[in-house]
Amino acid sequence: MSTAYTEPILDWYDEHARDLPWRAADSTPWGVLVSEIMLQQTPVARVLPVWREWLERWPAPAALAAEPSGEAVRAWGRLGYPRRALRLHAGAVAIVERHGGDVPSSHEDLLALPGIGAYTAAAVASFAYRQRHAVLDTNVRRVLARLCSGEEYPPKAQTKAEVRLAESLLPLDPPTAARWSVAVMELGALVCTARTPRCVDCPVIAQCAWQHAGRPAYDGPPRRGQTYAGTDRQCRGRLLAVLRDAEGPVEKPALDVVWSDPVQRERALDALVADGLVDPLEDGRYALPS
DNA sequence: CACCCGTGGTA
DNA sequence: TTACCAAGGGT
Repeated sequence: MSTAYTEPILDWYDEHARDLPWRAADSTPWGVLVSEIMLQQTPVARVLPVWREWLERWPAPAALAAEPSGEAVRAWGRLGYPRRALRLHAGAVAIVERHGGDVPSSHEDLLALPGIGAYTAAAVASFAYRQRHAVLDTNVRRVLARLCSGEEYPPKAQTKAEVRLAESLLPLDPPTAARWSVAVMELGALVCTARTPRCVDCPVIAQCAWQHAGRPAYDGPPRRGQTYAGTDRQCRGRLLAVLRDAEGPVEKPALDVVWSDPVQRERALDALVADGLVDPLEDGRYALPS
């Protein structure tokens, strides 16, 4: 479908798109997949250096699959949500086993890989293989909420109506649809931002429902504010950082010193072991998984 | 479906 | 400074 939004946004993208390495002509589907996983809940600026190291070291899924999963966790560094590293490693193994080492191109096969949900499957199919899928991430949801629904923010949980709306806006030609999808995301990332949108630079300000409504403030339920200090997440992060920064296995006391509350510390350590992020050795020491 | 899962930059 | 936010996914 072609709408009044299509051309202005496509043209805007041609002129203002960031020069990101996973969008380069020599990028591969594997590079796109790695970028999408790393970018989940993580800003571009923090992803860039890690992505470069990762692709240099493991230029194809088979290279990563041949290494212990702990190496993926170590290379993940401080990107956060390290289970993503584990799943990316498991994904590489699955790609080798099920797809001969090539990142699959169908949405269904992508969705079956660990750590890949509806968004990431659509993103990889679109950006790596130029297919036509509704790519609905936080940026796109916000842009469509403002542009089409006249609201500052989308609902907390994604609705079917949002999916239908996104699908209805997709250009019919697959390569154009793929370009449209990145373009809307980019618009959300650079112009139609969450906090201080730069509406003066917006290519579709004339068509924006939120603008026409006088930019009413968000009136729904309060948007979550997650405290971090003192949580199990912070504790897990401290514990895993010890293992990441160590050459090999570490003694228990080396973990004990980074968190004072023993109950919480043990709970977090057990959870890390259960998640497969930490390997408790027979001799009582702890290591990244092999 | 609500909650859990890291980390650091910014207003 | 505190609070929000950043290309979500799994359970």
